[in-house]
Amino acid sequence: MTQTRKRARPVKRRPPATPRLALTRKAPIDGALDAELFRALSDETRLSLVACIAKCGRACSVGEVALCCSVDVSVVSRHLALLARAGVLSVRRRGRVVAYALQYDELCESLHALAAAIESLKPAENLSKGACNDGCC
Amino acid sequence: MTQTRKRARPVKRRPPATPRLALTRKAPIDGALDAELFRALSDETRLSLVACIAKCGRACSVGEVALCCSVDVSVVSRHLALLARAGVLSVRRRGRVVAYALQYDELCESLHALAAAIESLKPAENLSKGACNDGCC
DNA sequence: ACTATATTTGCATCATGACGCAAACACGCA
DNA sequence: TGCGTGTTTGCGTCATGATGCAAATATAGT
Repeated sequence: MTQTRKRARPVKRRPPATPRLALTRKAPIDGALDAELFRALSDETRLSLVACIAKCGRACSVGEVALCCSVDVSVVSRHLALLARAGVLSVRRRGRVVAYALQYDELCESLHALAAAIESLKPAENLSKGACNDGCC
Repeated sequence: MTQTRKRARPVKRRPPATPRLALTRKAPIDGALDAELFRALSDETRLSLVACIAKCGRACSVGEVALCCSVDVSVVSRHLALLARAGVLSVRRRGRVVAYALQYDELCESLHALAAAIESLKPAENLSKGACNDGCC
């Protein structure tokens, strides 16, 4: 199954000359940029809920979390469900109480993967700030 | 200026009993959750522009980037300006051409800082999935 | 089965954002 | 100075999302 002949070379290919050409180039960053995740984290109210649950270090019920902010409990319910769909929180029902907890490991992994994907694309210093913009380099 | 007496103890304090109490607790995650950054990355069109510029590995002009997607160049101009305001891209004017480049280092640093902030809040395994939800623990 | 509590859902409202088009603007060059 | 190209801005339109309230639903306990 694994390649037995030579082994994939870990060399960094020359970057595409233009952004248009970059479109066709596959890179780890393609899978690491998750719009749904970022959208879930793009609202201040949701971020405050995430911070509360994160700092609490345990699963929190909808009602509990609703005490952390000024919006209606129905709004909190919707926010938490959205965060769970995006993978930020896990959800578990215990009786009539629904408890949401931070997905510590999964989140950290996603963030590290994205950082690594970005790092792998970082060019030599002389190119990073763009010596030219006409595709000559 | 720096504390000369004892040195801040690096011990992990017991987490707040309820999310409501967590509100008053300061933690690195408070500064690491940047809604503006996440909002900038929450749009699919913008993400495709970011990926193009990232893979290209150099500063790209507005016109160049506009060739990467199907939206109007004016829309691309707005997207890139927004990404620059959020710290995702750097912007530099060269004559009448405006070139945007990925902020590789700054982005990676933000992502790592957030991951570290999350990691620092991760509780012992038995607590993470919530043994109770009434503030008893 | 009835009741109380926890959560979700339907609906209306208001704000924000993505988009295209056209006009305005900026700047290098003749 | 006038022209051409690259970029931004003004404006209207359409879609999406955040919010609150009330009603519906779920479930534990009596």
